[in-house]
Amino acid sequence: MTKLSDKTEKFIARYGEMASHWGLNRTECQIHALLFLSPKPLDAEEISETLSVARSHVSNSLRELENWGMVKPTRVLGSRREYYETHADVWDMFRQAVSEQKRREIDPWMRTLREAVDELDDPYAKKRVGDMLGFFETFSKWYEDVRRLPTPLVRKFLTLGGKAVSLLGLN
Amino acid sequence: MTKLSDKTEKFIARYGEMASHWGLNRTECQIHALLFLSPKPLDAEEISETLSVARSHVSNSLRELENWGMVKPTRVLGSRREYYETHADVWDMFRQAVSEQKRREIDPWMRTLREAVDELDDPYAKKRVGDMLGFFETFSKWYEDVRRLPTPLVRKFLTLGGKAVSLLGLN
DNA sequence: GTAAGTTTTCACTCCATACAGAAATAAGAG
DNA sequence: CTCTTATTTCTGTATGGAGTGAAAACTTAC
Repeated sequence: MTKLSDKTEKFIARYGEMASHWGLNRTECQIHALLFLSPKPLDAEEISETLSVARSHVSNSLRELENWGMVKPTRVLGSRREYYETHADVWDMFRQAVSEQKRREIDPWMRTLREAVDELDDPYAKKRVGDMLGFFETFSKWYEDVRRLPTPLVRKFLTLGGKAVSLLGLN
Repeated sequence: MTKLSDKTEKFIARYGEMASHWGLNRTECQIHALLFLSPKPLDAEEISETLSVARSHVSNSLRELENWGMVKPTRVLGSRREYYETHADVWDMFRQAVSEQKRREIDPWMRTLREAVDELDDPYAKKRVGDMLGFFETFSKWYEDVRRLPTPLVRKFLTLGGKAVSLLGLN
């Protein structure tokens, strides 16, 4: 068990608070933070001791993080334990997070919107929901396009920022 | 008190579930949904009755929604009650939501990241946090640029999607 | 000033869900 | 097959926060 420094502990705590609005709970996020800061993969036992969280809870949390694609299990030679690590590249990490978020939240919500547009009787309500659906559809298409691009290109594109708009002569 | 249709009720309920990951609670989101679907502004009393939620809770929720800029109070002639309505344009609505979300979640998180980069002793951890900060900074700059554009332009820009990248000759 | 209408505050209840710890199950070594 | 080690399931507890309803505090009309 590695004793964490005060600064590290504080960071992990805040990471847990912050990220717990993304669908994962506090402990899950803290585990992710710990792995994110660790230069080498850690096993469940180590995580449990370092964060003072029940061993079983760590197992469940790791499983959930795996479902989200936020951690990767790796086998280490000569040990039968599973070791876990996070993405080496933060951009890949966030791309994964966003993609899961979309799959779990946005896509079902868009289905609900489509259903509502079909079902609602009141014409004003129908129009309003239709407007919202339109917004999501535009955004969703944009995202699907960007999603296909390799990371360095996304990076360049985002760095351009508003300049892209003037370069394209949209205004 | 207006009795809601089954379809409308279902939609409002789902809206509450979905949106409650955005920092507002279920009831607050349901109130927003109700106002969003209503062709005319509603007062707290009506909302309370229609959604079967305690009058006081509605008041508090409306206040919170106001803090978020998600509802606007309007005075109606000959009545001293306050009436509430949502944005007429969904794009404006989401721009407001995103802007609040950034102010309340992203900005503080970026401050934490900067602090951590300064404070952390372990060089690997420092590098990792720095990477994450870099990601947020790129994104934040992009957002600030886009934020300044008028809605129709943002719309055009997003609609272009991946084509923008090839048009700009980035690849 | 008082009275009527409206919002805010506060103390309390209740529910969801995070988390602990024990027990059960599975997997690998010999 | 059996012993050891690792993970999963299950049951109970506890904590945070949503929601209630009454009481207090404003606000405007008269």
